[in-house]
Amino acid sequence: MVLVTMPNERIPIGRFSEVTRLSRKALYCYEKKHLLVPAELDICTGYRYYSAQQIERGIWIAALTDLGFGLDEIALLLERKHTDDPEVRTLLAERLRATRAEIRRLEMVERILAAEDPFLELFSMHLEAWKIEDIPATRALTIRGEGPYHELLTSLIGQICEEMATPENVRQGVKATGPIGSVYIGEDCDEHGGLVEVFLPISGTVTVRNPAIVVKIIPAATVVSALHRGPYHTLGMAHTKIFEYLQEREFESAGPPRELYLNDPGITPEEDLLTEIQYPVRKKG
Amino acid sequence: MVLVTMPNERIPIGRFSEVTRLSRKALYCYEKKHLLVPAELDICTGYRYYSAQQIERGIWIAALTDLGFGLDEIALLLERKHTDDPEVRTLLAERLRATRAEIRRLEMVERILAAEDPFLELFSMHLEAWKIEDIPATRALTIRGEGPYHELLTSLIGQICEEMATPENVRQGVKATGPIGSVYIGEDCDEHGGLVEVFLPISGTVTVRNPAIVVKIIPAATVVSALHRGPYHTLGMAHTKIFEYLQEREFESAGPPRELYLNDPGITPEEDLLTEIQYPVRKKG
DNA sequence: TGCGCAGTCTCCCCCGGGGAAAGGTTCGCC
DNA sequence: GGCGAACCTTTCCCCGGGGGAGACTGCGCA
Repeated sequence: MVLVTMPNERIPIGRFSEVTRLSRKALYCYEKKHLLVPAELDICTGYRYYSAQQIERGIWIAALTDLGFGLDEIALLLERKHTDDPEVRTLLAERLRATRAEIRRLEMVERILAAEDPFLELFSMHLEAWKIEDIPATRALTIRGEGPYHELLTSLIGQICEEMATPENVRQGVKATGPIGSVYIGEDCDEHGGLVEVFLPISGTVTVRNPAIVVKIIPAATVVSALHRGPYHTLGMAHTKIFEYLQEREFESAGPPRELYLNDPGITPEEDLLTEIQYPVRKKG
Repeated sequence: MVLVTMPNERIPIGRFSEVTRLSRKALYCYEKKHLLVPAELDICTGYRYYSAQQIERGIWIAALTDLGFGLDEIALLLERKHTDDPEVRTLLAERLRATRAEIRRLEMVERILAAEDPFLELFSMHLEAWKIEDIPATRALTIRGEGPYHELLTSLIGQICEEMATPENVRQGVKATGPIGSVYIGEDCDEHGGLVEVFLPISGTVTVRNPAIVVKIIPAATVVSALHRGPYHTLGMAHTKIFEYLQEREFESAGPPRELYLNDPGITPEEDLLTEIQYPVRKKG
């Protein structure tokens, strides 16, 4: 089919936008980034006109953005899409990977939203998510004791807080630089009791009166940390869960576990108490 | 467990960020929007300090943004999350719907990316996506004819283009305002031939020499439109596909189908030719 | 008391556009 | 030739932050 030249080579932006399904805003944006520059710019009115050949490029851009590529990636893909370039293949593979990861994430989101009490599900789910953290070395007041956890912790923490409140320390401006925590040192800690060290990170020149209290550097460590919410007597379950996680993964324990007590049990309802649980680890192999 | 007051109520932003898994940037942002304002702002250094109670709020925000809620929605949810508010339920339901839609979309994306030739899949998929459009009434040169499509269209289009090129029309500044198209008027159009009207939307005062050519207003219509790419002789398949789509959906045909020839077959390789296919429709019932 | 490092501050530009305002153009129609 | 509607232009602010620059602060240590 041979035609006399087609008379419609000046497509205004609105029409071009309809055909390619790209919004005007997107078109202005692509022009600024030199991804799709109108064939003609009427210099006196400022109107843009696209050519019929640009429609195909526009459709490619729309299709590739729908796949989730960034604009600079699209520029590269359009340039080399038929050259079997290794860079192109990498880009495709990476996008596929990212898409699958996102689908998996959204399926979890769907499960939570479809649950009977989404808020309940949500909060516990989010707390269970553990993270690897590097904890720097810290100077801290420490005190040890052995016995049933509940009374023991109450006593040790009380002694540390008293020490902080002595006139000398208040005058020196000694300050806590983190929450009170404890380390379960004993080999045979079970859920009822064992050997425990309570610590409170501090700054400043501290004077220690109580002979049981020692200023120490808590060594740096790489830990797997998780947050727990609820009464302290439910912490045992959380520990068990995390410990199981560790077994399945590529980590091995590198020291006794710690707990950080993030809020004050004196003023916080029991079920809202937050505790950070930390397991020092190193990678297997 | 009763404690002397815990000494760690001034949590700096970095530590707060680690515990809540919210980035600093996010925290600055939430502060600006009054979603999570630090408990204390040291007026002389500008340092922010969060309180232990704010950790829980932070974790809620992190969890809800992961679900895909916007910050203003989160503000509302946090305020009323335990009141069994109808607005809250609506928000949850809408989020679930949107999440499922997104999963479905991403599954299509995955299918395309996992295909042997993603680019091939992609382009055809994107072209098949049809859209409903309102086409306004247009003034156009039109010419009718009957016979086998291939030669017929060539001839009719040729005549229209010639008419555009007459000295009178060039002098008057008559311009095409859209691409050449055709309407398949005949009841018994099959893929080989039938009664066809070719049209070219124009602007300006036109003088018609050729008696076969008539200036007409093509009436406005609501159409289902799809784009086709490839040689003109493959258009038949595309028509069949669209027609089947229409049958399945809530539309009924409201007039003869049209085609718009978006690029010039004289200068475009056959396999790159783009044709917009339009089926006038109205909703059933 | 000063040094050095880590933590923090504000400011500005980036992503990929969406929405709205205020003003100039084009077109068909009278 | 004039008018209104539809179209086009630029500019600014919004989303929900990420990344980085350049300057200040806090803290432990000597």
